[in-house]
Amino acid sequence: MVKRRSLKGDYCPSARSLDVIGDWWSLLIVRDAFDGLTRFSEFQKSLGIAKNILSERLRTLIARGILKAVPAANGGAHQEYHLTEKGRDLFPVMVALRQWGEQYLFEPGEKHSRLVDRDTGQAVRLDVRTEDGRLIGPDRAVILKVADPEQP
Amino acid sequence: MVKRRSLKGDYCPSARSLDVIGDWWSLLIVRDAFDGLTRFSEFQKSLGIAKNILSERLRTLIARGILKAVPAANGGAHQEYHLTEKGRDLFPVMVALRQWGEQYLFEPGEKHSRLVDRDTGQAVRLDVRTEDGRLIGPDRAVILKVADPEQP
DNA sequence: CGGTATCCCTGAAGATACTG
DNA sequence: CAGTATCTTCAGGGATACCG
Repeated sequence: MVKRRSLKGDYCPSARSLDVIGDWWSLLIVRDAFDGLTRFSEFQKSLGIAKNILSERLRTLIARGILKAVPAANGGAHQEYHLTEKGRDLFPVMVALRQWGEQYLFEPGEKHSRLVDRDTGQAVRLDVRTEDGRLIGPDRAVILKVADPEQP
Repeated sequence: MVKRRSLKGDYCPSARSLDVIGDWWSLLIVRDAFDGLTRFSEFQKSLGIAKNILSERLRTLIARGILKAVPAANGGAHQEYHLTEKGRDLFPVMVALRQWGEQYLFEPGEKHSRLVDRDTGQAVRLDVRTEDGRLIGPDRAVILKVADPEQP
């Protein structure tokens, strides 16, 4: 999917983001990249994805500037796939998804992985705030439409 | 998509979230709901989605507890679709997507909609922090794997 | 190991017509 | 207006075989 009508022209940044990373596999690959995976086989094993699909997804993610291919760190012959800065900046998206999932998609006693500060072990959280730091909910936010200068 | 292998069993909350809302249309519908849309025709017009597809998506979102169908507010005969609390809690996800899109998917001068505090007009931001409020980046976070008590 | 090249198949989405 | 019912299309993805 993600194809039938590109949202490139949409003025809503969320829609454009979904256009770029809103497909099934891409975000899972990114998640694994955050998780430290770098090699083709690692992704494949982790995701259980067909090789041709993985190959194409990696290519797309590179084309979109989210991953970059780099030579093996240890001098090996293989490629490695690393997040670019653009890719790393998806961190809040991943954390937001994680946080929501933790809250709603696990049974009370059910175990799940946790995201913590590697230095202090503290849980990691994410909140929406105004510029001066006040917490804000959806009811207090409003979308400011921007008129299209091109359109009549 | 979203089907071939359900990630229900995955211990990664992000993966489960993607399993539930990671499909193309669902998040766009949720976005529109945040945007204040409530009626079938409003969603259809906004998204340009086929009616049968919209119908099915709304049903799925209701089944998943993200939307709820309520009688028309003004006493009209039609249905309205409102976000549940679970749905509203997707707010950080939407803001995170928006923020990333704003940063990377628009040309320098290109206009886009903005999310602001409705009272003060201040821009809305989102950051990942530790519990005691320190900003944290992907390099400082680590995923704590949780062993499966069921699995040998 | 790290892919590319094919073939096939399913199911999600579109179009359209119809109903209360 | 707010859907449901069908039919059809098509591309994303799985499987497999092959290659440097």
